Amino acid sequence: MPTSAPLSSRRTPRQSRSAAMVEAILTAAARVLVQEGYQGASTNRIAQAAGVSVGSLYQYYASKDAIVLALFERHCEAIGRIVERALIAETSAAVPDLVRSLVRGLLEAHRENPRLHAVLTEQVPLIGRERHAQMQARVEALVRLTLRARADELRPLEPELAAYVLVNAVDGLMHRAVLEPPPGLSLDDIADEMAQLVLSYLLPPGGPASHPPTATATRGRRASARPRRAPAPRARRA
Amino acid sequence: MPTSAPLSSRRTPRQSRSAAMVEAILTAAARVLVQEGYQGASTNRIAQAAGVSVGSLYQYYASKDAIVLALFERHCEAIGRIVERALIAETSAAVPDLVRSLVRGLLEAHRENPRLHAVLTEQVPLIGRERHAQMQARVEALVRLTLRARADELRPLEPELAAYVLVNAVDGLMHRAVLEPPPGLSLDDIADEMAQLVLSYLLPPGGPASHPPTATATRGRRASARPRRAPAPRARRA
Amino acid sequence: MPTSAPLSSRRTPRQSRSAAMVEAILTAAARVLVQEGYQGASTNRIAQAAGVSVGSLYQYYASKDAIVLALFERHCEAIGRIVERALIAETSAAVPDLVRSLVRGLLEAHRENPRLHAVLTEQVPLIGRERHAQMQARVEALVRLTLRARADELRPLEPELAAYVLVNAVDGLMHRAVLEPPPGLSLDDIADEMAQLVLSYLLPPGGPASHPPTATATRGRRASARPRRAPAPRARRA
Amino acid sequence: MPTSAPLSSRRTPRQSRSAAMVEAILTAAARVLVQEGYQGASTNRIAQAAGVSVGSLYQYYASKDAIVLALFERHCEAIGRIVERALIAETSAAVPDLVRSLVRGLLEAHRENPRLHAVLTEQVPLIGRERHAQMQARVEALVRLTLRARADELRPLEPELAAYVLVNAVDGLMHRAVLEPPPGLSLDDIADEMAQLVLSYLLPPGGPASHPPTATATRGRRASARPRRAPAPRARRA
DNA sequence: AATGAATGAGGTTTCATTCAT
DNA sequence: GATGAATGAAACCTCATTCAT
Repeated sequence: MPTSAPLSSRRTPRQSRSAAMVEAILTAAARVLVQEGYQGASTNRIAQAAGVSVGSLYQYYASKDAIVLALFERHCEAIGRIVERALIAETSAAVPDLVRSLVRGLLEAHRENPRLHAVLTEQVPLIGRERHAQMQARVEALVRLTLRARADELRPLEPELAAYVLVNAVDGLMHRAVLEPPPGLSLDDIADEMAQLVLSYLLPPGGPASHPPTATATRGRRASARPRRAPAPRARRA
Repeated sequence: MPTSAPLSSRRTPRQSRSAAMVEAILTAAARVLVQEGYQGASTNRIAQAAGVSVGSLYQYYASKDAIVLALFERHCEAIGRIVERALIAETSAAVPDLVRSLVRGLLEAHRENPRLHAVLTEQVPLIGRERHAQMQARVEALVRLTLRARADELRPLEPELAAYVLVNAVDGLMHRAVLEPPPGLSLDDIADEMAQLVLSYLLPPGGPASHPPTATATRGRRASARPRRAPAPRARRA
Repeated sequence: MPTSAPLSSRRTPRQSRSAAMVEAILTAAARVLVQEGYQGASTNRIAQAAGVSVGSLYQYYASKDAIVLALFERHCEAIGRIVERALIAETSAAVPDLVRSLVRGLLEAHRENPRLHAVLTEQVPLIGRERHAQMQARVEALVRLTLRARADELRPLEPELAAYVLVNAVDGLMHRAVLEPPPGLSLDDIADEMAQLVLSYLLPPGGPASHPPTATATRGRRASARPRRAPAPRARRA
Repeated sequence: MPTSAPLSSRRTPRQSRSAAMVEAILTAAARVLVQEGYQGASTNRIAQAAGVSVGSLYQYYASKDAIVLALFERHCEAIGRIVERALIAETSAAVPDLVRSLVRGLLEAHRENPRLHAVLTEQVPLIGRERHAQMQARVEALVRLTLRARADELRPLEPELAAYVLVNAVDGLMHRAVLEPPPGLSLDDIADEMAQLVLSYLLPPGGPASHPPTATATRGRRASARPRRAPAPRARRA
């Protein structure tokens, strides 16, 4: 680990060949990171996995961390798009639908390659922290805005605190769920329960009944009618 | 990184000198890990910080990761103790107090040395995953038991799902909170809000009023009575 | 060539084994430098030539340049000793003898391993420049002192200028002579002629007869009586 | 440093475009060598500085060292021209004037770009040694011829030895003077003193008075009347 | 002819681990 | 038991050179 090195990519891919190379490098890097972890992912191994020479790799990325950061950036962008779509585009939806839509979107985003995501967020803290914090801040800001905009549909709360708690609780739960999927539970169930957690927290106590998931949002065995916040008083196991 | 190596400690300390050595090594390792991160923490540096030769270090721990794992083990035990104390010892407390007590206990446990904790959980996932999952499972089991035992005080819910969601949401939020403490918010505020999140989820909607924190559980400026789940309708910030 | 690195040696050899190692490394480094030049002398090659692992090499020297510098230091010290001995110890000698003694001493110092010396002074300019300049300055100062002390035996001159010119002229000539020994000329002849060059410059034109070399200072075939500043008018080669 | 490579230039520039390219490459190489040293001067950097692609560079020069050698060649030619002009063209001048003219010419030649010159002679010894020796030989031959031709104006001496000593003493002193200009001394002073050194050595002891520098050549504090090879008319030794 | 992306051997340095003392 | 010098695999990165375009 000789020295520190710049983190920006070196050559902006303008030609199709370059673009293909960048793509190959990032794809291979993702694969190697998933298989070997951050430490095991050497630049030589990544280059080899990409079918490329180390030299070429270094023509596009100035250091190992620059590659990891590029992957991380992609991930942040994906997450950002999902959150924005859910919170901005669906402005008109009812709060419960909005929350469910958001949680499911995040779940999809994390489900794609959870191991990579884990390596990126866990093993590269010093590099990606700042970028990650920035993304977190953006998401939190959007959630805060939404909490304020929909204040009349919610119980009284402090937007800053609530946004912080919600975003991080969901994020933490999400990561664990996709990384070490719990034995007897499906991810979709967990997503719904997360939505439930959020809604219990947000909605006024006796308030507007938490709508059941709308038909279009419903799928899987979830739909099969486990009553939530249950009218049926005897829904309990054992 | 010459070869792979076993992870168990080699010599169980029976004599006081050995025990002191083990202690010195672990303490030094914690210090070095916090200061230098996982990669920067070389065995030589740890040995030096412990005032011990590398050779001696290797008589007690078979590899670098064995040391890290031992630290991790300590952390797991500490967390376990806290959870057990809160959930078992306070069997008779009201649910809201129990939850608050648990959340605060966890916060204390994580607050002590968050940077070490972060290094342990983030940078050593491949090593500690299993152990961590095991601890999680135990905590979840305890929470599940409690949910069942107190079912009559709670809204209807599925104990497996609820325990999973709660444990992981709280854990994720906790980690983030101690590691990157949010600018305008105090950790105690966050702990209270976490408790609120959990209670909103657990308690029946219109149900038994969420008691304010009892006097003994109250401390710090938190106690100054920001009413939660507020009767006062204008508790909101600008 | 990853990065810059410290130049000081790391472990002062206190034990005999360490001392032997340092010696082995320096000796090997000298050999490799001579054979391969500065660029070709890789740390791995040096270590191999020393019969030592790279790791060991780096326990004693923090970088490649630290090794080169250590060799350079040795050379400077050797030269310094010679000059001091000639200029200080022989204070009482007649100027011509003093000059001859000095020139011959320097010749011996450079003759030992001229190729190494060349690599050290020529190929490592950025590293050794300062140290070399410092040594040069010391030698010049001594020469200057001597010029002043013996002013009555010399022609009128400016000590600064004269010391500078003499030291550097002799140094340059010396280097070339040992590095690319001229085809038909012996080093001893050249040394004598260098002394002659210096003396012609220093002594008053008609002044005190330039003594022939004293018996003790005379050796080799030089002594065999090629008359200098020759009365014999036909002393010329073909 | 993949492989060894030939040193000769590949394409003799016959067309003006080629000539311009060669010129651009050499100029850029000189600039880069001066700024970055031999090691830092990569072919890619040189090509870039020349506004040319690496590929083109390699069409004209077969290797990095071929470029350096070409620059070296230019330097040798420049020096050669100066020496020839001074020694051949000024055949009729008096010896002291001739010597001064030569020394000053060499000084000019070296003064122009001493840093480049230093890099060329110091850092590339393995490559340029032979060529340099060849140039030295030519200069020495010219000096030898002159010594013989002017034997009647000089003290008795051996032309081979004298030429060798003079050429190398002056060369060594010259290099040092332009590279690390001495603090309190001007280059012109040094040049004059070098001439003095040479003349003291060459001229017969009591012989024809060494003319003081002509008025036009005089400047600086030198002029302030240090008596040169002084008033004493009977200046002979032995 | 010109280009510059691609190559990959090789350089310097680190550090987990061993073992002679 | 303790020590710490020695080890050497392997990491990151550079750059002289080639060759498809």
